[in-house]
This record gives sequence, C-alpha cells and structure tokens, in this order.
Amino acid sequence: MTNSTSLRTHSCGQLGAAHVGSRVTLAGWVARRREHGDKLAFLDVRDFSGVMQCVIDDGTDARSEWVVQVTGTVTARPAGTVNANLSTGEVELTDCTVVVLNAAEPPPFPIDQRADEVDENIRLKFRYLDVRRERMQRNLRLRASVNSAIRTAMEGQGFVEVETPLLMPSTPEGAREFLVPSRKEPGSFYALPQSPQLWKQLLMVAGVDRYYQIARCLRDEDLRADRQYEFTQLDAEMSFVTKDDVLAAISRAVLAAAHAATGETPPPIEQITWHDAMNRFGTDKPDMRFAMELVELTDAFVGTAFKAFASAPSIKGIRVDAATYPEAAAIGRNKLDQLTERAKQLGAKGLVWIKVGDAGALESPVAKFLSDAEKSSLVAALGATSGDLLLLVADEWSTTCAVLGQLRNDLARPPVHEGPYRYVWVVDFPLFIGINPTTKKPQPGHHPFCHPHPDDLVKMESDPLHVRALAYDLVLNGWELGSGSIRIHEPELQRRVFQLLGIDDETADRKFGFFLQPFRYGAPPHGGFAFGIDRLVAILAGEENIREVIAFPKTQSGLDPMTNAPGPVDVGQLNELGLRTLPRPAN
RNA sequence: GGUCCCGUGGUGAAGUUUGGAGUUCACGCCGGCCUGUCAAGCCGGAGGUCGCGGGUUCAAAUCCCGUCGGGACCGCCA
Repeated sequence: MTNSTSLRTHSCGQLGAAHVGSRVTLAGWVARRREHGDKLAFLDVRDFSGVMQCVIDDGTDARSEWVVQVTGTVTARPAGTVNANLSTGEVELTDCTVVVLNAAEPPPFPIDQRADEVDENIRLKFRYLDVRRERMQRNLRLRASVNSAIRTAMEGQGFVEVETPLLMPSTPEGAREFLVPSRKEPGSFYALPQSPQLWKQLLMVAGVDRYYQIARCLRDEDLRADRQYEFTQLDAEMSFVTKDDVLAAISRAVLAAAHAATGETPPPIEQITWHDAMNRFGTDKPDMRFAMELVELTDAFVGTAFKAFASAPSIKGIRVDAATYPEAAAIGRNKLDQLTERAKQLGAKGLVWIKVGDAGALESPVAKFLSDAEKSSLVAALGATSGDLLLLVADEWSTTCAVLGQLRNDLARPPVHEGPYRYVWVVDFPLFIGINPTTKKPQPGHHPFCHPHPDDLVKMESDPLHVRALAYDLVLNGWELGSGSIRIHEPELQRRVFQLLGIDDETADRKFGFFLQPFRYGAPPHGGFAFGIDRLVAILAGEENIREVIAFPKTQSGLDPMTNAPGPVDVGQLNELGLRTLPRPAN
C-alpha cells in the first residue's frame, strides 16, 4: 500500500532511518511548535500515521492544528537528539519548505493524550477533533481490521453477504422500535430493525444457505456504557445445521477477529450450560476471569432451627477469600449493612454475613442460631479459613443465584478489558424464563422462534419452565457479546409454541404473517447467531465504553452534542407526513 | 420512572464541609526573548453570568429548593 497522493509523497509515521537522504513531502496538522528564535523552530507534523519533526529555519508562522504541507529532506537526527518515545524519533526533516494549506483556530482541548481527561461532552461536541487523536485513530482502525477479519472468516466458510431492509413493518415484541412515518401512507409507519432476525430466516427459506451481514441494529431503549441506540452486529444464519455447526462457524469469526486485534489466537472457546452458569456464577453472562464461585449449601441446613433458612428452597454462599481480596474480606459493619441493603434491592429477603475469626470461630449476627454441625459443614463446603468473609442467601433458586452473582461481581470483578480474555459459550438456555404475572403465560427467553430442545418436547405443556431451548449466548469477560439459536422450521411446532405463549392463529398471522407464511413452502432446518461488534472491539481495544470505538456516538440521554440531534422539524415536513406533535408534558 | 456522582476563564483542577471582594495552580492563548528542542525554556499580558432560575442572608461558587447538561447503575434491552 502506498500513502502517496498528489499533495504528499509519504505519510508522517512511515518515515525512518531507511529513508535518510530522501526528499519527501508530507501533509498534515501542526501538533506542536517549539520555537528557538527567528532561525530555528521545530514543527511536529501529525497525520493519521504518526508525527514527524520538521526543522524550520525561515520563521514560517504555523501554529497548532494549522494544516501544512512540508517538503524536506529526511535526515538522521544529530547525536544526542534522538527521541526514543517517537517511532520516527531517529530522523527529522531538514531544509524544509512549508506551505500553509489552512490556518486554524486554537482547538478547545489539546489534541493528544491529555484530552482523555476532558469532559466527554466536549469531546463529543468536537468529535472531529477528538478523532484526530492517536487513541481514537487506533480504535477506529482496530475496529476496521476486526470487521475485515470477520468478513474474511465468514466468506471463507461460504457465507454470502446480503443486505436487508432498514424500513420494515413494526413487530412490537421485544425492544422498543424506532418508527419512521410514511409520506405516501399518512398515519402509517415503518419500523427500523432491532435486528435482521426475520429477514435472515427468510433468506434461509429462500435457499441462500449461509447468510452474513455486518448489520446496523436500532433499539429505542435506555443507553449504557455497553449500549447505544444504534449498534453493529455480525449477523449470520445457516441452513441444514445443528447447534455445534453454528458455534463452530461463529467461533472461527470471533477468534479471527481476536487475532486481528491482538496478534494472538485465543484457545478454543469453552462451553458451559446455562444452568451451570447460574449455579456457579449466578448469572447467564459469567465473568470467568475470577473464581469466588457460588457454593451450594442447601443440604447443610436441612432441618435447621434458623427460621430464615428452614423453609428456603435454595441456600447458597460465596467466600470472599482474605488472601485474594484482603480489602473486601475485611470490610466493617457499615459496609456490611450496605451490602445487605444491596442484596435486598436485588430481591433477597436478607443477607447473612459471617466473618471467620482467627481461631476459626464464626462471627455473625446469626451465629447463635446455627448448630455446631451446621457451622462445620458450612465452613467445609465453602473452604473457609481465617479472615474470610462468607455471604449467604436463602431464597428461591433463581434469587439466591442472581443476588450472589451480583455481589460476586460487585466485590471482585475487574474492569472488563483487564486480564485474560475469557470467551465462553453459554448453552442450553431455558425456552421460557418465567410466567407473565398478568397473562399467566410463559415468557420466551429469547424470541418465539427458538427451537425447543428435542428431548424436552414431551414436557412443553406439562412443565414448560424446564424445557431447554437450542439457544446459546457468547460471553466475554462478563459482557454478553451476542446470542443465537436453532430456529423452528416446522409450522406445526411453531403453532404449538405460539399456543403456549397465548398467541392464537389469528394473532400470529396478523403479527407475523409475512414471516410465517413462507415457512409453509419448505423451510430448511436452520439456525444462526449475532454478536455485537461494538462490544467486542471495545474490549479488544482496552476500552470500558463502546462510545470509544464509535466515531460519532450519542450521549446517555440519546443526544448528539455535535449535531444537536434530535431537533425540531418544520411544520411543513410534519404536514407532509400527516403528523402533529403534542405539547411536551409539563414537569 | 428511580438511585448515586459531577458542572468554577478555552482545558484540567483547588476553593464548597465551616458563607465574607472572582481567589489560586497547571496547560492552552496573545506579545517579547531565545540556534537542538520534543507536553522546550524564560519574561509579560489577556481571558469569568462559578451550568441556569428562584429562595435564605447585611453578604452565596459555598446553604436550601427547582431545573438543564454529562457520567455510572437499577428498571428497560423478546
């Protein structure tokens, strides 16, 4: 690849000792000017590739962020003036001619590492200046190479890139949609896709066999560090496959992306069942970089006199190991009260804390209610030693898992980008995740097109909550990267699932007719997956926030400080769309 | 919808707890000096509605109420 254009012969960062003696022309921005009188000034010229020091002896005025074109001779720096901190630090440009291509106002913040400390709102307001910085250039280029590796991996496996519509009918299940008013059909609306889910399944019916797309998805839900209104997924679907075929194909793309970003290929991605993930880590997106696993204690308290434990279906505990987490294990009464409050917010009735004293004596407000046998089996089960802090929750199984899983994260989870990358497939998700309190019907865990596990079909009606789905998630360091499933391709089974959900034929036809009718014409067995590229790239880039790997992101309230979107529109535009706005509700 | 943190020259901070003149530090900016620096150095200067509104007070960056904006999280994200 060459960086030369009509206005330059090289890029700044590519020059080095090998170019000494060459006459070159660079173009870029003035990163810094160091003046030593009329006869000598150093101009650091920056472009996307790096910085080159230019020695100026004619007093040319060129200040921070002015756009310049510099022609000079690549020269080895004099002894003692080499800058080891700069990739181009062995050389400099001498005998320079500077052409000012554009002057510039002083930037609102320094275009270097110091801007990491600048208020993010200001960075976003001047995002075009923020992106000039090395960190953002690196992140965007990392993202591009991840995209490229994914494309190569998918195409190498026979996946065909197909673009799918952004304007589609509203299918109001799931995430809140962005709506687009129709001009030709006033009062009617398109929806923007939450994902290309329906389209890609139709492509399987259409015989495409293997589809992929680096697809933009849009969801009108509240924003977070790992969530934007619009985000990008690798979306894929394949025909005539089982779960393992899908996991293998997606694994290749993920590992290729990781290799492109880090230069290293991670080990094969391990698998854990959803039930094991919940049991051991208390969450369906386990962060397996650290231990502190949940320990089953229900059997240790059979027949206990302690009322809070006596009738609980599930008792679990975690051990905050004093050797690994000295600060967390040694927290005082005040912090323990806060932990208890946190547990209650998470749905627990309470939190039992036990401190293990020097002689192994248990110190706890509830110690007096526990028998010696219970104490010793508790200590044995948790492997507790002096100085440890033990946290116990007794409740429904799902609650003990969820509460302790969250406390485990609160107490010991490192920042998402730190430490080794621990990819894990979470498999065998339940088909339903509980009963809707109003409709009394089961709620789908993923979407209603997930294929039930064939072994569990017999208990679909009798015991729906214990039916597994052929559904799976990909998790990295405690972040859900994505999910997928084998889909239902048999109309009869689909009808059966809809019936369980309380969706009759007529309703199903009205809501999903355009999607279901094609399945009558011979749908192949198929399944797929989608994972979030923003999240993957953020972690691989060492960022804790996906905004850092998006060129123009929105703030947490969904605004763009640079363009001021969203904004009002002309009444004429509204009239054309047949729309009228309501006054904003008074506060 | 909720909880918590933040808002002070262009930028980052200190000052707020315990009210007393827009006070301070660093960077940047403007001018001067300076021939080997590299986040150059030295000297001088400019630059402010302390987010906004209201209240308490003789007096508010500081205390109270409201509001706007930013961030983290809960809800939400089939």
